[in-house]
Amino acid sequence: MVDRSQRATARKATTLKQLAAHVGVHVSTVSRALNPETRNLIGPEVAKRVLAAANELGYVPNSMAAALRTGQSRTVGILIPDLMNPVFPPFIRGIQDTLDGAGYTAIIANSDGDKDYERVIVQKMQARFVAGLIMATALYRDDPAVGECIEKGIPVVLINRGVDNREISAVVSDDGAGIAAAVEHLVRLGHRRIAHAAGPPETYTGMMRRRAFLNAMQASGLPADEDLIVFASGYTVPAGREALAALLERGKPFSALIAANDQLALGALDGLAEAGLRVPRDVSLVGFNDMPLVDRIDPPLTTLRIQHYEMGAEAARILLDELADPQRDRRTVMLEPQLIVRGSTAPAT
Amino acid sequence: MVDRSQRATARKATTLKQLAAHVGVHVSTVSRALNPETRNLIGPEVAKRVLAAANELGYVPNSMAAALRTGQSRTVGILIPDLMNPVFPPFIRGIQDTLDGAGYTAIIANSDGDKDYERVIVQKMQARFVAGLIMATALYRDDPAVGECIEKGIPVVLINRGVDNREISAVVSDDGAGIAAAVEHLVRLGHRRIAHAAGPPETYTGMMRRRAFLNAMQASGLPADEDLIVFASGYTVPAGREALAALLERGKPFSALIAANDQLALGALDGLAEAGLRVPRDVSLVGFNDMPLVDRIDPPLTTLRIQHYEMGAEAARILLDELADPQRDRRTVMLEPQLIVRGSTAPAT
DNA sequence: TTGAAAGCGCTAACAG
DNA sequence: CTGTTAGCGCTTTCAA
Repeated sequence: MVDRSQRATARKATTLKQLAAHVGVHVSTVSRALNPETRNLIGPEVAKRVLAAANELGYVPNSMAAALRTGQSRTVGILIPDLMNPVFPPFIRGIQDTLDGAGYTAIIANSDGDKDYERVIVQKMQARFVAGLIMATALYRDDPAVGECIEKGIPVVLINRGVDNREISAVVSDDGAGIAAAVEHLVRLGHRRIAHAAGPPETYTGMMRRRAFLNAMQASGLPADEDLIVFASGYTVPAGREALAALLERGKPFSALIAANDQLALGALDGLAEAGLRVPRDVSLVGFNDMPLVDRIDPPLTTLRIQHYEMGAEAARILLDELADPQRDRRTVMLEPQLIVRGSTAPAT
Repeated sequence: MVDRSQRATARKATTLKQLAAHVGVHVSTVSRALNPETRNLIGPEVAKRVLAAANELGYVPNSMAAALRTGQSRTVGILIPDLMNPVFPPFIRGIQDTLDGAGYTAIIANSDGDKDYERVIVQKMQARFVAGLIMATALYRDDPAVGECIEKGIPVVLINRGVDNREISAVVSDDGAGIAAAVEHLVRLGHRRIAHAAGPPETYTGMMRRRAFLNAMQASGLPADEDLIVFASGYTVPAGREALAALLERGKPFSALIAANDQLALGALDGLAEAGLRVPRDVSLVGFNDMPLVDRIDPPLTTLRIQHYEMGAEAARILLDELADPQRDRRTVMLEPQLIVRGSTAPAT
């Protein structure tokens, strides 16, 4: 008889009920024995027998059932624009590693930068009972998906993007400090006409870094000439090349260029080469992000290293805190980027 | 009254029951009306009213409840060694995009190459009712986690790793064809003493590519000298450098090196530079994977491009097929890599 | 300390 | 065509 029931359960997962039958107690007893928080309500011998049986039968609790019952899924959603962009995997690892420690699981979704699809994703996540959301969609500044979450009372933490109101926590890199370090580095090398390839104006990082650039120039006593700022149409290599072409077309001379991210810097590198300008001899170039392998390209890219992994971990920590105490104050944490000086910057001639 | 109930449900998600009350029909009617497959059982006017109400109240089905009821979660697990390795994101995108189309969601977990942890992950996945698993852990050839899945009847598709028995489907790159193309390319350039930096012997790709190398050398009528094969201790840049050092120490001359992946090639590049050897002047170098930016390093790396995204998509398709029909025959699909000739290979001197 | 019973939200027989 | 009913696996009151 025991044999039969055991064989019958070989294919499907063992349930609490089966466990209870095996041990000869009621399901609720088993439930309590298995939960460390309620185990003290149970007789020690019984508890021991239950644990042993659970181990023997390879019992794995059905988390969907538990979630349905308690309304808590121990799942959090991660929203990113594109997993293939090397910036995001470290974020995700940082999040996952932190979440794992707290018994949470992450569900990752790509929005491809599509606002509408982002909303669909948020709905799907909601259907999966996500306890909270981490949005690394460093994209559009006004975002209906975020509003929807606030409305529905789903805790959200933003990465690499702040938000106008204070209803939401965020983890961002200190663009002001980063860009300032880059400008200072260039100024020290003797550059005075510094250009900026900014990210798209509708993106958070685009605007932040552009403003940081303006501030830093001013602080260095240099002319913050709007003519030396071009907006890229996206955060891609082709967009960088196009931006550079537009910049050159204006005919304003410059000896250094700070790009809003590494991909734009790469595109600018291509554009400069096409125009017959050498980096760093004719133009010094600074990127942002320190993507893998930019230290090995020709020339090695001077760039700002963001603490991607740490930002992800911090975002997860904040979310976990807010999950534990929803009344907790929202926080915005800023992590400072580090200027990595390599071969793409040189003294002005 | 309506106002109040609406407000009351503003925070929590709308349920079927509420929807039913709103429309004035029974829950099961609503359920049927919402499910396209059973909608035809419902009066068209009623169906329309239900759909309208669902839309109005922003109804999102609770997938946990549905999963609990049906035993089908529409979730599949993806197991990878490390998300930060740029090889994996394209796999994942390919999988996700394909799965999305079929209404499935993916849960991604990193194993960090730890066999034991891999088993834990599989258990957690099982607890989340995953319908199937895609394992891209291109690692150890014998793998208890895989056995566990077979035993439990969870469909599994392997990526970048075959398995000895035919109980499991797999999507792999055609290492034989890829390495053969590389060898042929080098031979055509006049190389005769070609070395190979193999992956760790306990990895599937390590062994496959090594064997492919031996075969290709033989087919080209070249000496397949075991002394010209070194095993790396991992698939990392430092491991590549160490492997190269070990190779040089043997004192056997070689004019070309095929690395089992790009990271090893990068490490070898470093090692060669340290030894005062120039690529490609003194040694030609071929990688495997065509990682982002290896086309922009110095020298641009000749390598084998794997159809990562397509492999992921194919794996998902196979899994979907097997989910629909568990009796379906297992398949192993091979996708051919493409040799991308760049600056790291040159005629033998 | 343990058992009984209810119910989370949904689906799927079975009736009508 | 629609309603009734039961139950997926689990947690959690309420009793005993």
